[in-house]
Amino acid sequence: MAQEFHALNERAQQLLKTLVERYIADGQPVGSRALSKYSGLDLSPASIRNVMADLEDMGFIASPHTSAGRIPTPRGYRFFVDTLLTVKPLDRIEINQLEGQLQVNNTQKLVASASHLLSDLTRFAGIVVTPRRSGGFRHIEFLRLAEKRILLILVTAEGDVQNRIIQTDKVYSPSELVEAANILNQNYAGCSFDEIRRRVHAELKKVQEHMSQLMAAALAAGDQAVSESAEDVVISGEINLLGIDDLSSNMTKLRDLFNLFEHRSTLLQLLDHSSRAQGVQIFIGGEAGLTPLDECSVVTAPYEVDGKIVGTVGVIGPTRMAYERVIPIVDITAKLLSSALTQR
Amino acid sequence: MAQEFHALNERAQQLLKTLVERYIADGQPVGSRALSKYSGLDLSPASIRNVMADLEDMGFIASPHTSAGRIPTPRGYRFFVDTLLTVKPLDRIEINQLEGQLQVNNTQKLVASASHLLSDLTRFAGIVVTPRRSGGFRHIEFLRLAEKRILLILVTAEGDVQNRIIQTDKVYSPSELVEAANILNQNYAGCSFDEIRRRVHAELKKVQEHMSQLMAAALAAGDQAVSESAEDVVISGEINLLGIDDLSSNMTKLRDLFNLFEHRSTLLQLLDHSSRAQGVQIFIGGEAGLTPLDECSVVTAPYEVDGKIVGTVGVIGPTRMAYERVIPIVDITAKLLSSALTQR
DNA sequence: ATTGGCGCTCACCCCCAACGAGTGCTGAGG
DNA sequence: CCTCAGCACTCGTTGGGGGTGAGCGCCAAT
Repeated sequence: MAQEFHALNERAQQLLKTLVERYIADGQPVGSRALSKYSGLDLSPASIRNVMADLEDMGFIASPHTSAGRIPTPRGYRFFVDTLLTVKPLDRIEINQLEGQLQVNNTQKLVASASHLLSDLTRFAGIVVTPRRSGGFRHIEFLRLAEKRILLILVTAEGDVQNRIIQTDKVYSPSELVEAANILNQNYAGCSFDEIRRRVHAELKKVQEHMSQLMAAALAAGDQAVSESAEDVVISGEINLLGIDDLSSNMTKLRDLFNLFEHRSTLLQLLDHSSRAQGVQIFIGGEAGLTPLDECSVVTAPYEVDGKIVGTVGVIGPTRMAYERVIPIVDITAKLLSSALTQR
Repeated sequence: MAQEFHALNERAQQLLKTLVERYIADGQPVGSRALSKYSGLDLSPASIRNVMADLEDMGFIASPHTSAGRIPTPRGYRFFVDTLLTVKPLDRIEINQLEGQLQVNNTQKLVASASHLLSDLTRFAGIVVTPRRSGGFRHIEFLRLAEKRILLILVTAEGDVQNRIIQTDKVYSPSELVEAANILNQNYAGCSFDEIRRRVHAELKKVQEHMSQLMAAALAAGDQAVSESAEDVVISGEINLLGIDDLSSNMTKLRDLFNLFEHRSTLLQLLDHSSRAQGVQIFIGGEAGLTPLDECSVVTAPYEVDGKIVGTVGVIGPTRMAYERVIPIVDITAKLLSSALTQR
């Protein structure tokens, strides 16, 4: 008893492992009899009960009430995923299939399809944080829609397109618009809008008054357009979570969870954690500090462009999820997304 | 008894009206006592029971079980909204507030904010069918991202922007791209892609082989891009429906409902009905033929650009909803959206 | 035609007893 | 010292049974 105060001996680990596995499979508290049958250890229930009592003392498992089996605590899950879990990576064929599912038309579609991929494969909710933008632009264009309505088209350094309608005070001719766009494209492509603003102010004092007015409007619209869509979270397959009985028992909890999905910013904070580290990360239960996630786990992995982490993909599901399946899926999706984005 | 075989006399109508109103307010079956108190008719419960029996025979109301009050049947709701309901339009101040909520940056944002508006105001799910596009384009542009990766930017006749990455076999120089775009912009702006394809084929036999290859790719990408996003449904506030006890009692029904939301095409069919008629339309319960909508009603209204109907806005909520509130909201939203879109 | 009265039907609630799964403990045996 | 069969105990779950109350249909009286 004294020797297993800190560490878990072989047997305890094995029992904890099968307990978690069985609980994940059935959703029912696991009793000593069941463990005796499935652990492969050839121990009687009575002996197992002793070990279970120890595991309970150490906070790895708990019983929902006096006479039920045990279920893993968050700490039990944590130990399970950290040291007991063995994931088998997907094989090449599966990966190739997945790769085909990604729509590479443009960044928005790519991100959306990655999110769908995650939710379809795991049957939970898929989340993708859209790639961070550098803030510069590659190309800019003005198009006259009506006398005082100008469509601003902006291609970011990453190659995706923003657009926005600008209302002007003055009527600009098409050639003025072309000229303005040319000035910006030729001199300032690649710069951030802040920088442009400063330099335009300094260098182009001579530029016609009305032009600089247009430019100011364009720059304002420009960095609003960029910052607005700076980092967003795309969620899909929330519906899958409705079917999970662990979650939908508490109707109020379910509502809280869905509310969380609407407050993207809160979610973003959590996901940003993930983008500070390499590889798959797992948040179990309320570990993230978000109470609505009480019965949930979040499995995330960062993805990169040209070796730099620019966003995060992940899955939100019940804590009682098949981690050995979800983890490689998240991992692969992050890698596929990285390579799809790096190609541009 | 014989005289009220077809039509409902004054009294029956009044009773049906208050019954529906009370049921909408409370969600409880309404008994004869309650009606006697609230109908304003000064009749005893016993008399009212007679009328209720008639209403039940005619299929306007039903009792969930022997000894409960009555609740409206779909037919009862139908009669209620068609002839008994009095809606009070929103006043000017409210309308102006709403108008401020619409984001007129670009079409996507506009549609999204309209959908949010609907769900926020009604506390149900808001839906908007994105405006039909005419199929032509206003402006086209090629931008070189990498040697064989070209970004196609396409401004539709309606002034919104599509984009898509094209993989080419050959390497095109920037000037070739500009030339190709010029040809298309100057000669074919406003035409459908089908038409362009035909005319390019006929008129530009002489055009350099490699150029027509690029063009073919562009045209293919173009009408795919247009048709792909041809008509889509934007839904928001589905979460609100989780709180509705009428719906969330049956977990499976709720799931079916949310599945319906994912199958946009099915929903689209229903909503297309609406865009054949002027003004607010109401689908009660399964009237639309969609079983998942059993306990739901859909309130829709078409919106227009330059006098032509191009899409539909609406609300999905429980059949037991406050129609007199929802109807004007949907109506106004359609009108606001129409005017916001017509300005461009 | 209206209405008070009466008997009737159910859904709902609460209580209780039976059941069963699983535990903790103990004492015997390797 | 570990293992394990046996046993008493706990407690959630299930199902039955009586009481309650809301509301109805019918009928006879007004």
